[in-house]
Amino acid sequence: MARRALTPDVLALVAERFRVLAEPARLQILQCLRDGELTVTDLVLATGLGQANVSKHLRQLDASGFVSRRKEGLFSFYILADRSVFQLCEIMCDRLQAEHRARTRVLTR
Amino acid sequence: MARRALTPDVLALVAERFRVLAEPARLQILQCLRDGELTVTDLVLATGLGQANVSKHLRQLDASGFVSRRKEGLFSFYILADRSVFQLCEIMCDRLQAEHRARTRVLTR
DNA sequence: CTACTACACTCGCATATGCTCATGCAAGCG
DNA sequence: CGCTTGCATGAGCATATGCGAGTGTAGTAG
Repeated sequence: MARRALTPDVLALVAERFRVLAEPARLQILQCLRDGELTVTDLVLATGLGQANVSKHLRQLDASGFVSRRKEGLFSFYILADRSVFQLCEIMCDRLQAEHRARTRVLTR
Repeated sequence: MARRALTPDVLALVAERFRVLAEPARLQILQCLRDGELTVTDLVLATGLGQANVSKHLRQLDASGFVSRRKEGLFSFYILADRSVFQLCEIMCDRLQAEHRARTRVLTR
């Protein structure tokens, strides 16, 4: 496997992206957008978060390239720009489940 | 593709794991551990970070299951406990490179 | 025993970040 | 024109977090 050059500068960029995903609210928004584009109001209703809050999370997700925006009249439609997010989440979930199974083996006797 | 149940509770756990990776110093430490186990002092020298700092990052990485510790005399040896970290980083790097190429296409004419 | 080493931990500071409240602003409607 | 709607943005607050300085502790050597 060809190893990529992971200089401190690159690591900083990667860490910055991970930080965007390190927030349940943003993961929740991405999850809502899994099946298609939604407006800000849709996302407010779907997530239960405040409007200003959702708007700011969307701004970050847009700046990081996870979603993209489409203005139409009064509405802002947001859509997933990169579905690799789900791949990342699945890897994390696999890790969590593996650890859970390991704990189960230790604790149940 | 079987979709996993991503309830808010699960998303919180996933976000918590992403947060551990959302720090250049910790990514740097993981990178150093790629080729084998190292002591805290090794990591301090390799990364240029302070000893207390490295120790605390290692504590977090250990608690999150990314590394594991082995005490031997005066030394604490740390080793990678899960190489899926590099898979995650590669996906992120692919994303970054794709975005860079897109910007290049737009900016160079 | 003392002295040293490798490491973990506590404290305090500086900064970052999520959240809410309020406001600004553009687009549509009367 | 004024009014409403959908959304973005700034101020302020509470909390979290990375960091360094200093201290504690277990193991080793003399």
